[in-house]
Amino acid sequence: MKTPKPTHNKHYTFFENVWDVVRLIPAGRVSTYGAIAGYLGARSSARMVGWAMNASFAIHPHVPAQRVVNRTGLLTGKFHFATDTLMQELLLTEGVHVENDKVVDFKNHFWDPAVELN
DNA sequence: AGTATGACTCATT
DNA sequence: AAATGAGCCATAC
Repeated sequence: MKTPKPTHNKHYTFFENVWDVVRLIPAGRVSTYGAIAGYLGARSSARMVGWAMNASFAIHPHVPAQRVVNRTGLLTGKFHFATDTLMQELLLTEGVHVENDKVVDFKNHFWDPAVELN
């Protein structure tokens, strides 16, 4: 994302909240755009979580964007990584297997912030 | 300034 | 079961 300006702090705060949640996803687990949006009280703003991920490559500390997939476990964001296989490779490194761009046994790897965080 | 386009999801055909 | 429409709202042009 562009450098945020003081007058544009609203969405930037939302992005930061997204990044904070994503950083809490343990290695070996995955979450979804919708679950994160819902946890932040913006249930219908899943697309904005995608935007936050798009912007997350440039920020520090690191955001494990590979751990966010869509609600079916599909790696919809893979083309935004440096290479079209990087997302899958990162997940595999963490023990999450991917076949046909989908997380294998997604249900058992799903990490829901609304459940895991209290 | 207005339209189009998504790293989405859900309800409705 | 698959397709469609709608809500979402920051960016891009």
